Amino acid sequence: MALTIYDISQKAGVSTATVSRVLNDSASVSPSTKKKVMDIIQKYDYIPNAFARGMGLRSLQTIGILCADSSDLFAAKAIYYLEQELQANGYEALLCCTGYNLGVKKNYLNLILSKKVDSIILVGSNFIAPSQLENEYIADAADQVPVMLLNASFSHPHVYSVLCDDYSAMYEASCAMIGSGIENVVYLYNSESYSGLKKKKGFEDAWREKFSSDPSDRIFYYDGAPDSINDISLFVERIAKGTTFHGVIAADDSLAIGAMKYAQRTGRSIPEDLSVIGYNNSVLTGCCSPELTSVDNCLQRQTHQLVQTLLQVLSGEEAPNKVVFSGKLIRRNTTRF
Amino acid sequence: MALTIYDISQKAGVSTATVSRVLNDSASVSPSTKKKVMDIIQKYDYIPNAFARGMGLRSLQTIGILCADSSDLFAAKAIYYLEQELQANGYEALLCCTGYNLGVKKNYLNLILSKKVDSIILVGSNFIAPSQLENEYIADAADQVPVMLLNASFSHPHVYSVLCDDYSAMYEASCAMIGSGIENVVYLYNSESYSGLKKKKGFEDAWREKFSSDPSDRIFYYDGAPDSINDISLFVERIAKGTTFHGVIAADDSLAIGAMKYAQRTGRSIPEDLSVIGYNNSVLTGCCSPELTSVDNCLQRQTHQLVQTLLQVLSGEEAPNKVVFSGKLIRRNTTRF
DNA sequence: TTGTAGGCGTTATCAT
DNA sequence: ATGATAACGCCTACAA
Repeated sequence: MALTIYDISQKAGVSTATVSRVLNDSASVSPSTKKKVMDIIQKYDYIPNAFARGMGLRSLQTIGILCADSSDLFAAKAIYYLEQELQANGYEALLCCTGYNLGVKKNYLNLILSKKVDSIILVGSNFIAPSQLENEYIADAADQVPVMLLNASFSHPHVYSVLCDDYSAMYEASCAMIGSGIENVVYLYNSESYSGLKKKKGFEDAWREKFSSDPSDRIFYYDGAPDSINDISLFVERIAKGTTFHGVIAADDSLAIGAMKYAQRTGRSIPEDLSVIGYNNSVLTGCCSPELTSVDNCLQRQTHQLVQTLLQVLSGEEAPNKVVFSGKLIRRNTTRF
Repeated sequence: MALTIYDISQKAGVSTATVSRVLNDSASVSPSTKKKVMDIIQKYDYIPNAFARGMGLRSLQTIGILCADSSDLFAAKAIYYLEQELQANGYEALLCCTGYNLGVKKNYLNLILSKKVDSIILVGSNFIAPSQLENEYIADAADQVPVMLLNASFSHPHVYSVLCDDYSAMYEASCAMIGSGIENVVYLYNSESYSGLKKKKGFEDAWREKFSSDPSDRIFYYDGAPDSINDISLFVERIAKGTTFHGVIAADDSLAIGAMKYAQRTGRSIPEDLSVIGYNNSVLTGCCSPELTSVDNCLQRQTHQLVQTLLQVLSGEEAPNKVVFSGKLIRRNTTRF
C-alpha cells in the first residue's frame, strides 16, 4: 500500500495539516518543520494521491485538448506545442480526437468535461460552425470551464480565441498571384470550417476586386481523404478537364501538392506553366520539388499566446477574449512573384 | 453546486448505495428501481464527480501516452490510432511529450504515474536504450502499472511489447536493392533507438552477406532537425563529396526525401542514376516525385494489437508479452526492382 | 434486492 | 505556526 499523508505526518511528528501545507506551500510553515517534513517526503518517495488531491483542490491540473484528427499535420504540431507549453506550467493534457461529426464532438466534449478538466482547448476551426445553433454546445461547455479556441473565433463569455487572420493572409496571397498577371487562377479547399470559409472569402474578394466578376466557377471543393495526395491529384485532373488554369491557390499544403502531382504527371512545368500556393507552411512544403510557396500561420506564436491567456484566466486575471496574428506568405519555388 | 449522489438518492427515494450500483451496474438492482434512478439521473443531468469516483474505484480509466515528439509523423499517427482505440474502449488518453533526453523522460514518467493512470504506453523505441541500466526506470514503472511498448521491446514483468520486425524488413529491403545490382548503396539513419539499431543491423547483415566486407564506411548518421528536409539534403551532399553511391536506404522517409532533394539539385535522375528506399510509408512518400518506395510497418495493426493486449492485461487475463508483425516494402517509383 | 455506515486520502476550517 | 477534525463525493462490505 502506498504511503498516505497520515504516515508522513506520523514519521515527521507533525499533523497531516502541516504536511498538506508543506505540500501546497499554502500557509506559513516554520522553515525548520518544513525542512523536517520535506526530508521525510524525500526519504520515503512519498507521492500524494492524485484523486484525493483532486477532491480537495477541485482540480487535477489537467487541460482537455480536443481535435478532429491528431495526425493531421496542423493539429499534430499544435498539440505538440500546446502540450509543451502546458507541461512547462504544471498542467497535463488530456487528448481527445473527435473526428468531424458534430454529434460525436458534443459527446466527447461532455465526456471530457466529466473528467473535471480545468479548461478545454479546441484545436482547429472545425469545431465552429457557421450557424450559431450548432455552436450551442460550446457555449454550454463554457459555463463550466473556460474554453480556448485555437485558430477559430466565437464570441461568448468564458470563450477565448487565438487565431491567425486567415482571411487577410489568403487575400494577400491571392492578390499576389492574381496581381502578378497569372491567368485563370483557381482555388481549392477542403474544409468549410470557420477558418476554411475565411480563407475562401479572402480569395473571392481578391478576385472580385481585380476582375469585378464572380469567382465561384473557379472554386473547387475536395471532400476526399486529406492525406491521399493521389486522390487529390485525380481531383485536380478532373478540374482540368473543364477549366483552364495557370495558377492554383490551395487552402492546405496537401491540396497544393496534389495539384503539383497532377501537373507533373501531365508534363506541365512549375512555376513556368503553373504557379502554386499552399497553406500552413507544413513540412510538406520542403518535400515536393520545386519547393512549395505557402502561407505560414505562425502556429507556435498562437499556441504560446493561447496558453498565456489560459493561465491568466485560470488565475482570475483579466485576459483578452480574442487575439489575432497575421499570416505571412513564404515564397519558395512554385511561384515567381 | 453540482448535484451529488446523495441528492439523487433523495430525489429517487433510495439510498446512495443503490444509485452507485445503478451507476456502475455492479450488483443486481431491480429493474423498477433501476429505471426510477435512471430517470432522475437523466432528468437532472447528473454526472458523478470524477475525483471521488477515482478514489473509490482507484482508477479514472485513463491511460498515459508518452512520446518524444507528438508532431513526428510516426508518433502522430500512432497517437491518433491509440487514442481512437482507447476511446472506443472507455479509456481516456493523457498525453505527454518528453523530448529525447533520458533524464527528462524519467521525470515525466513519474509525473504521469503520479496522476494515477491505469497504464502507460511508450510510443516509439527511443524510450529503450541499448544498456539495461538506462532502462531501469521502465522496470520501476512496471512495478506500478502495466507498461506497453509500441515498436520497441523490453523483457520484464508487466512490460508488454508490440512491434514491427524492423530488422527483417530492413534486411529484405536492403537485399532487394543490393541484389538488384545497384552499386555503392549507402545507409542513412537518425536514431540509435532500439528500432534504429535493428534497422541498421538489417542493412549491415544484408551487405556482409553479399560482399563479405564491412559496411561501416557506407553508413551515415544524421543528427540534425528531423523535419528540415533542407538540412538533410545538405547532409547528403556532404556525404556525396567523399563517397560515390547509386542507392540510398534510409531509416526514415524524411531522410530519403532529403537524399532525393540532393539528387534533384545536382541533376541526378531517380531512379535511373539513384535508387531510394525510405521507411515508415508516411504521407511524405506521396509528396515527392517520383513517389518514394518505402517500408510499411503496419502501424495501425500494431496499435490495435497493443490496445487489445492492454485490455486483456487490465482485466486480469493472460496476455502475450511480445507481439511482432512483419514490415513490408511498398514499391513505388524511386526504385526499379 | 436494498440500506447503513465506514473508509478512501486529501484539503480547509477552526481553534489553540 | 500548528493541530484536530470536519468535509469532499463516491464505493463497498455488511447487515437486513
